[in-house]
Amino acid sequence: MPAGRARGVSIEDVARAAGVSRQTVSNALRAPHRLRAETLDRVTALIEEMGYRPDQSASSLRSGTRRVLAYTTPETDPANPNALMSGFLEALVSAAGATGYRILLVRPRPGQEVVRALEEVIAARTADAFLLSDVVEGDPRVSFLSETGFPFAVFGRTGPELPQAWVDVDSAQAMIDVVGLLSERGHRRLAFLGMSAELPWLRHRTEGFRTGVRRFKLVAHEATADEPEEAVDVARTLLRRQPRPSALVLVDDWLAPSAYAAAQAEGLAVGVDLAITGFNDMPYARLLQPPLTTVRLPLRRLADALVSRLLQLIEEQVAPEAGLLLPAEPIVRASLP
Amino acid sequence: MPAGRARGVSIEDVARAAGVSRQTVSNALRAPHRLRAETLDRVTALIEEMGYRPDQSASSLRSGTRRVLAYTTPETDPANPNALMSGFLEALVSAAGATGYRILLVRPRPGQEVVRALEEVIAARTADAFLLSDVVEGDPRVSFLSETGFPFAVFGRTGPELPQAWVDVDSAQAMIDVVGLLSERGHRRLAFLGMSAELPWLRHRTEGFRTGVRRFKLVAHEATADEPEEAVDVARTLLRRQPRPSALVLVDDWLAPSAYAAAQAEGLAVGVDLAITGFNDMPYARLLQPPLTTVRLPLRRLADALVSRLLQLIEEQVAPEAGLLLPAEPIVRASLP
DNA sequence: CTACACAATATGAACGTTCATATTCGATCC
DNA sequence: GGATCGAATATGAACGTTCATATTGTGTAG
Repeated sequence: MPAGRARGVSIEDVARAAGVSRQTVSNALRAPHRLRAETLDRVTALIEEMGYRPDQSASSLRSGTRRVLAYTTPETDPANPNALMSGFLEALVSAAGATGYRILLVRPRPGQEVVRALEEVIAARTADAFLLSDVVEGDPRVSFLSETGFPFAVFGRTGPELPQAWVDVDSAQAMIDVVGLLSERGHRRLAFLGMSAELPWLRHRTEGFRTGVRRFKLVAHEATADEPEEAVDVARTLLRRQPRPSALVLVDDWLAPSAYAAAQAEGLAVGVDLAITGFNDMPYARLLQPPLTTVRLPLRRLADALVSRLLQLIEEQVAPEAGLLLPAEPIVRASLP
Repeated sequence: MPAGRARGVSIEDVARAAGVSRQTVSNALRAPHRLRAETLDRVTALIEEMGYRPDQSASSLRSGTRRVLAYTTPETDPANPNALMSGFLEALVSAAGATGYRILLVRPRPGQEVVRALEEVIAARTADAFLLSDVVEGDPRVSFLSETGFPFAVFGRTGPELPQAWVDVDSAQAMIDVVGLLSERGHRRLAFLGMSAELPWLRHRTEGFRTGVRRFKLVAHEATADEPEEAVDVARTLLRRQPRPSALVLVDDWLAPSAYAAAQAEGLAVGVDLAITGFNDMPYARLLQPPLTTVRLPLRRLADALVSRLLQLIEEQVAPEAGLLLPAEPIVRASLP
């Protein structure tokens, strides 16, 4: 094989073959409108035929844009019900891919500060923007990136007035909808099983529940549990109240297996004597028997919105409107009589 | 701000500040042994102080190596019990990160052939190697990459003699271990609930079960189910056999909620009257009540092994020994009396 | 027919690094 | 003290693209 070919097809190769300059080949891909139709056809055909793709490193080096979005996966504790939502990641890869961007997973090395990991990505010019999820109050990533002025967007929100681009699910409204559904079907006395952690998404859901109860003039009792076994006991206590609640609303699907066990222990048939609802539509929600009524997050729309905000920041260098709240859809399954 | 600084700290900046050449700065990072201790200290301190990181694009362009591994996420069907294992991805990011490599998620655009997506990554020189998971018999990705000669490794295996670098779990042995555990605890009559799909990992587990039954001289009946509701019925049928089996072995955790429901319907207390075991240690396994005995895949070791094989292929250009089978550990929880 | 404007294409330089090689420096040997 | 050698450091080129700008081509107006 001739030595010069070892690295692959370069723009020079295509240009020579087409009898045009490098720039014309480049334009055929990046700014086709600049070429005469005839030239465009000829060059495009050759690009296709020779399998030419601009070398990403060379392109990035010269143009200063990477076409890569860095997603900082939150530290995943297997006990965390929110553990790295693979569904969201899926949606993210698709959404980014549709616009020619790729997703790079970033995570601090053991013992490394999160912020250091971000710093590295910025200094090495590895990505054009960051996407953060699972932000908490006073998240160091948010403050670091804000100070740096590096483009980023957040899935979720902390305080009510996060100045940055964020996209989140309107969990409060979704919870109100769930309560509305229960009310419609005649449920008057509800039980709510929450979790005690101080996390924004838990808070929004809990507040939504309370608003729903007030709005529909229902009666509710609440409790929290943080471990599955504890959840069984707490749920049993809730269900033993007199008069007995006819529906058990869970702050998250994660509590569902415990809730089902509690119902069984109390001699209640889920979906017959007792309604149970969850939140998240985790993969196991539809596996439970009876399948769990829950709230499905609009993952695809969330990802689309986040990506489009990031592209605005990167390409137009315009700050997009601060936040976007997307509605989440209750999925009614047999656990709701 | 001076115009030249807009892009960040370059190697030139550090070299000037340290009073050495670019090459010396480069060596301080890539080949520290070449520097006199004194020089190394001085340069390293300045690198740290100035926050210099080699521009990844420039480095890649010149050196020809990207320090990126492309992971092709399998098409995820939410109904697929094996749906994108986030735990594996986690482990992969950590393992790669420890060696300075990053993970890029690759997925075909809607309507695009998988192979086209791989081709793009290769032509654009975006990654140094591929990591495939969920390979099936005659997987087009495997044949394409084999022909191309591009480095890749596989999580899982298809035929017994896949020539490429692969790493997999010894599911058969793990299943034998599970049957052994049951035998030890006095279970003599087993039921096995499988799935009918022709997938390598299902086959290995099923065969392991059969081997275990033979080896420990037990009696077993098998059935398959592919939907959660169907699984309840099939499991009930298995449990109604006389004499009644004392343990129900599931080919995957995915079937567990159905199995628990079946036991309940038959009036059997899981973990008391009936043992149930799963496979995969999905996040919900420990949520079920009682928590499910299952098999945990050594995700971290799998990821390490895969990454180290890929690095061998990339950096030493040596074909690693073909395959590696790692043991998986049964996790005994309360579902196993 | 020439001048002009605008579209289409071409050219040289630059992005920031690492490779290949050259140069300098210090020590060792005779 | 000069030659020799290896270690330490420096230099120029090259990686493949796109930017900024220059050049050529084409049609239109005067």
